[in-house]
Amino acid sequence: MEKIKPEIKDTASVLKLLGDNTRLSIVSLVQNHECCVCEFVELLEMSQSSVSQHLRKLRDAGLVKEKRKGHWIFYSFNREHPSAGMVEDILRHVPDQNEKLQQLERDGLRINCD
Amino acid sequence: MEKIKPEIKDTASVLKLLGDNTRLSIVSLVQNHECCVCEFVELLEMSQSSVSQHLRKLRDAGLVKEKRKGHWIFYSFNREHPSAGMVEDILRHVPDQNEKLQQLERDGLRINCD
DNA sequence: TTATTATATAAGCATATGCTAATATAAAAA
DNA sequence: TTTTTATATTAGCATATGCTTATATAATAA
Repeated sequence: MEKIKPEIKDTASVLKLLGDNTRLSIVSLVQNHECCVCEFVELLEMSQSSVSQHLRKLRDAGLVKEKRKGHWIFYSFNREHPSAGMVEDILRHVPDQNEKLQQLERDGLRINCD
Repeated sequence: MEKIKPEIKDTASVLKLLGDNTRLSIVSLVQNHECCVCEFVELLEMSQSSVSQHLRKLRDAGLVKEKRKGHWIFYSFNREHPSAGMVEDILRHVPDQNEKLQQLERDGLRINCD
């Protein structure tokens, strides 16, 4: 639990963002892995534009961070967000989204540019 | 944690419902108290119609139960809902909404028809 | 019965949302 | 430089959302 609880309206805003299947999936994925946009496009079977627009909302709210590496922009969960603890609590109730990610890995389709 | 985690899209639906300040406040209130519609109207300073429409959404989703007592219909949290555990986890991150309820109590405005 | 009270429902409307299609930008490769 | 690749942004549109106003329903009181 955070030392200071965010105001209820701020919490409602976070829940609203998570109340979309695509965004909840994205947040679930980035909780454990850095992912780039093209991976979300693969995993979620959505258009690049649509994924980018969802990512922008998450970034604007501060729930995810981005980091450029060459061509790719990697997104990760922002554990500094005032509601990060709540989001983690929520994600414990969400089925593991890593299976498809591991499939990508097996297929050699994961991006890795360290 | 529930034995079986709901599908991610069902979880997203619940979060979407909670992603509204009015509904999140209602769920926070009914977690600990049975409340009737007129109490929500007082506490949330919203129209009866609007409150009723939010309550209907919560009831349709099974998150709250209703029970008629004479004139009044009392709403309470449905702890049998597949996502009840998650909702309780979320509410731990929400500031206590009972203060205003206690004010109503002091003012003798709470409904009690047992 | 009629009137009152608490609540629900329906219609209408302004705004928000999420998608697609098209275009822009930024980094790397040729 | 030009081209390619990954991503972002914009515009347009159909649908969803949440409110208000008006009306309906259900239980009780007169």
